[in-house]
Amino acid sequence: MKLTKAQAQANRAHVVKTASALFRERGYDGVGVVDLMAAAGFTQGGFYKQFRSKTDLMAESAACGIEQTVELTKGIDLSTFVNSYLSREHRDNRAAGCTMAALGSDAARQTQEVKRTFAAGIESLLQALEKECPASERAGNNEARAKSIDTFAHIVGALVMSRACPDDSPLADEILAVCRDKILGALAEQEGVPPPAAAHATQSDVA
Amino acid sequence: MKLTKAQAQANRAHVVKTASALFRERGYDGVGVVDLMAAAGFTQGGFYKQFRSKTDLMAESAACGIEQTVELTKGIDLSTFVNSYLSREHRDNRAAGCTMAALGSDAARQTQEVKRTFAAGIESLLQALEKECPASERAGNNEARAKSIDTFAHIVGALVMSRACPDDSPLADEILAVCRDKILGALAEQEGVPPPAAAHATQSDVA
DNA sequence: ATTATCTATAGATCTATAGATAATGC
DNA sequence: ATTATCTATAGATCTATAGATAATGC
Repeated sequence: MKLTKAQAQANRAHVVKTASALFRERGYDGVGVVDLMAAAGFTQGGFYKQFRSKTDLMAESAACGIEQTVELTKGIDLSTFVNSYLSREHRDNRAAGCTMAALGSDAARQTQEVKRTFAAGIESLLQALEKECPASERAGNNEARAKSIDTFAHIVGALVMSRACPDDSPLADEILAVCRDKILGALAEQEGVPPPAAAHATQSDVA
Repeated sequence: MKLTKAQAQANRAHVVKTASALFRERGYDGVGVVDLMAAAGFTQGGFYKQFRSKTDLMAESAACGIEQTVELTKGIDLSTFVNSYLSREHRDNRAAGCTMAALGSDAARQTQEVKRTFAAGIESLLQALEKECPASERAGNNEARAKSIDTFAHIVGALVMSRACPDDSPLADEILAVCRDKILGALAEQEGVPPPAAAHATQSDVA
């Protein structure tokens, strides 16, 4: 039952990708090795030939998940990114969404190795975001980096809080709408453009 | 081995409080009923006479934990609250810190009952924060509420991200310092007071 | 011969229940 | 008699390992 080396490598990558989505949806402790391998189309036995431990996979899958978000930010401006990040679609689809929002609280309790992966992911994301900051802020004084850190923390917190509320809760939608308006308003103001019409988005504006 | 009703009620409350701290430190899945009862000074058998299930305790302990944060906000102004929330002390002491930052990502995966408790806790916290907003913003148009939501989401995200970084990581301190400066700067500006001297706090400023 | 994956299982959890014990409170 | 807590345990997990199977690749 041996496969080609290329196929084995592809299978391993498929397990990492599957794990990345499952962990985001159910948390690190909410996904067992048996579940995980079954979801990827394998049995549990092969797992420990592919990975040293479940913790090792957690680190690898976090890197894979964050990289997905990094790709999404490339080439779109900060306002567009914030707008889609703070959408109901994103909130209601953890498996395909931002790893930091889905597993941030969990990361704090993981091994240093996993945390190093998160830190590396954050750095990678910041570099992508900095490039989308207005040119005026990229003039040597690190303002673009500071603004990227600040904005990302802001949207992560808003998404985490919105997800902590019950499904169909008005508060969950209010959190998204308020933070989206505040952040986009501040961005527009900084760039000298008048802020968007709605000072307070209603719920229906969020979708 | 029966105790007085008053003692039994106090014991139950002690279990909730112990659980609230342990869950914040290790996550919901990181604390077993045996561990938990031992930490509170009991054996596991009594647990199911006090609580219907572990999930029930999760909801109760979340309410208890958030109420601790609500108490902390009362009577101090928003800047002071933000400053202590984004401190290293808070970051490095999850067990005694904010429940939303410690268990926010976990909450998204819990039952509706647990999420309702989180939503109620957020509402309670918002009411406390609104009272600390400048008077000019409490004039009927809900600006104080919007600002409270926005600021709280912002600091939660900053703390979650800082904690996801390795211990003693420069990035962990940078995230706290940058967000603290940005938020305090914006607050000071809104209130017409000149922002604090340091445009960029160095690491040593955070502690 | 090597190796990617499979089946089977050991050993350590974890939630929840059953029944015993001993002190309260009617 | 009631009940707050204890000891003991059932049954269902979950991580990790051992050894079998079957196809690659020297």
